[in-house]
Amino acid sequence: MLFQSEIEILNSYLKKKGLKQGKQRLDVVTVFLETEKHITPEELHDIVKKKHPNIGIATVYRTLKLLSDCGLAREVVFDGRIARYEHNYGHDHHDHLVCVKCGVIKEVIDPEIENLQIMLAKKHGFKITNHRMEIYGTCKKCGS
Amino acid sequence: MLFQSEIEILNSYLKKKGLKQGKQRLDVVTVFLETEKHITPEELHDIVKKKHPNIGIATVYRTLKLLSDCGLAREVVFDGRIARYEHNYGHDHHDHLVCVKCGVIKEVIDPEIENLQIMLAKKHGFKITNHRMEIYGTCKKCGS
DNA sequence: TTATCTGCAAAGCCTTTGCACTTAG
DNA sequence: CTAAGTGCAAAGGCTTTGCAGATAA
Repeated sequence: MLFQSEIEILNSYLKKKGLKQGKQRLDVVTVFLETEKHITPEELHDIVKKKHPNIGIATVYRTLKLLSDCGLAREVVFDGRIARYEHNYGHDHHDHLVCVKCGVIKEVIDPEIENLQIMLAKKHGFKITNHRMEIYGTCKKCGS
Repeated sequence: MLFQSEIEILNSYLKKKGLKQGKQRLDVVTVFLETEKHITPEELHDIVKKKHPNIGIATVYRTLKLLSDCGLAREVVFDGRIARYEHNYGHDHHDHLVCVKCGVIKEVIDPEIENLQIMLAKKHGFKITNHRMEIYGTCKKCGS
């Protein structure tokens, strides 16, 4: 079965919290894990509706919340105010390169920048817990 | 008069667009420029209300929009979904160090990181238009 | 059986908009 | 005088919540 380990993580989280495994919830989780990253709750809802026409968007929101709580999803808010989620189990920390024309999002990582961020924080007496970095511009295809 | 140059920028923008200078709007602008950075529309509204008990929050939103359009304010959305604004005329580009305990926000800049961001984008075929970087952690006062 | 899960609709937040009145130019 | 500004309340998006019926353990 696909996503064996992710499902196990979810299940052990559910057990720990005394929660149950609903059928719809599992479908939302599966679609979420199958799908390209950075999806909005509404987009996810639309996809799941193809299999479960009756599924409510509330279930999608509740499931995404659950996935965030157990560490399988991460909320990323790009410019604007709509939340997008990416599944991050098995993915290392990364930052985002966002094309402002076509909307493509590339995940990138630069160890040197990461290191400098730590130094910068330290210089100001901060102890880092996490950070976010997004670079906006035009991708190669969209030119300047 | 304080904020002479900012007011001039605003006025020339208004003239260019054929807009007028309302009294309330000017008060919102003045308070905004006087105030510590990273204020929410609601906080700004509360302060302005002390002088103009009748001012509507709609005017505050409209004024902030106007300030953003003419480049005097910048919207920054930290974790969560409430917009905060900072006035940025005469301020160089900077990033943010946010204390997750006491909420203090420090503006920082690291030329080396800036440079690496450009290189990183270039490596992926992106031409940068802008970027945002926020580092979350605990400040010196709040310890670890 | 019993607490959780779900869909639905209602409620909540923050933000924007329509309207009638006021005011700047 | 005329178009823009303002306050108010209503409307709009996105997200959360309350509730009653369905379902997992």
